[in-house]
Amino acid sequence: MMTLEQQFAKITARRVDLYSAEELKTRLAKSVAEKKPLRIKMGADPSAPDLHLGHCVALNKLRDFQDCGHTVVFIIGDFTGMIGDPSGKSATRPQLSREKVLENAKSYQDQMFKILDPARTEVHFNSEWFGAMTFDKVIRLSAHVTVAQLLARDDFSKRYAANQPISLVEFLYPLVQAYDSVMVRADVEIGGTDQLFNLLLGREIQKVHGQEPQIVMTMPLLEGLDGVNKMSKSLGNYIAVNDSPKDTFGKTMSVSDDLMWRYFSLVLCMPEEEIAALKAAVASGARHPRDVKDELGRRIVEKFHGAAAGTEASAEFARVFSQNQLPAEMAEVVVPAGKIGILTLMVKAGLAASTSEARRLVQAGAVRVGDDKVSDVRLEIEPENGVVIRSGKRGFAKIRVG
RNA sequence: GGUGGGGUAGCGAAGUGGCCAACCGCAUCAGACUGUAAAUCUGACCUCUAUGAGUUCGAAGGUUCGAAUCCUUCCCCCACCA
Repeated sequence: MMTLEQQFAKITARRVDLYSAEELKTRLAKSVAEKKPLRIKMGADPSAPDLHLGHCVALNKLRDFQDCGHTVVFIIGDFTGMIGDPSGKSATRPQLSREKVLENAKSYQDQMFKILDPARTEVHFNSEWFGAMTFDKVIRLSAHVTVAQLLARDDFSKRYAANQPISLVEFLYPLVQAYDSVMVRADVEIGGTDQLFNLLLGREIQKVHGQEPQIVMTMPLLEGLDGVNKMSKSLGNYIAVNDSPKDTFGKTMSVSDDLMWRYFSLVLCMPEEEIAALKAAVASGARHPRDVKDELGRRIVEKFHGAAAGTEASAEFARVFSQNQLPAEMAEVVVPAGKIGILTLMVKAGLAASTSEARRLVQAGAVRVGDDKVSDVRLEIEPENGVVIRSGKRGFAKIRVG
């Protein structure tokens, strides 16, 4: 059994904001005294079914709470998902059908239980309460928030100042999220730093409903593979939980040296002292950054795919990229016997999206048949069984004649 | 409802009758260098039966030898005023 101090330390590690430390201590003490786990809320939007490492930052935190005996209350925003959230730019998100939302939610749960303990997780759909909510209640709820309050939110004020559109729906979203907290009687809510406003509004709305306000904790936003923007699906700079071990490892290796420490901390939850020690080892030359990153990649793969997969992905990577050999497995493409143009062949093999692209790749010197570099776009070959077409560093296809 | 501004390739943004498949930036892809690092440099970046052809600049019509550029109608977006 952990002491209160230990719990507090574990629970607040890596966090950015915390409102407030005192409240959290008090409530933890109460929880211990009454032997009643705290309810830790987090919400998610089911519009995209893929979780990525960015989501794992908060999920890891939830897991910390579970390890201390608390209950995670996970809210799937199916109701809001069906309305279509226009957040961010003016592009309104497509509305999702009921079926699609459920399907996404299902896949979501499969992925999140790679980190969370299902025995200590409650899952709710917010359509449970919003589906039946009448409009007079909605209006009454909105009465608790002023436009000035909403405009205080960073991204709203920026967009307003820049004459960029803000949909009324977006204004309503924080309120919706806040009301979720009321409905599940959240003790703590976790989110990314960009969620701070919404989380804090939850406190206000809970007070209005006579509840003790939730404690709010935000987690850092993990930078994506580009090293600049936060990891997100729309920017394509992400490592998905469901990526293959090979991809997960490869993408990890493309993270910059400077950024990899964040991944150690936020994805693997490595304690700060250990990270500091690793950094020191790299700085002194005792360890090569590449090897440290290899370890990072291996451990991330292990987290989602098991120990064997990590070692294997690392070995495969070394084989293909360090030693420039062929991968152990590659896509097979069946082509009819006889002569075929190289461009056509590449498109058929999925190595290029169009013949124009295939042409460019050939002209750039990126294409090989077997070991021979192809430089003539009009080359016709008569492929042999098992010959490998390579396009760039990552494109491989094995040909089968048939 | 009124006034003004606007819709150009993944994004941002030039271009306002021929030199426009459309400057430039970002993103992306490839090559060099490497640790698939990062950074940097170079090239490419609508499609095709490919030194040519075909489709693009919100949509549809029209004027013209010729339109992303001019005209008409329509659709959509934004701000301000009410």
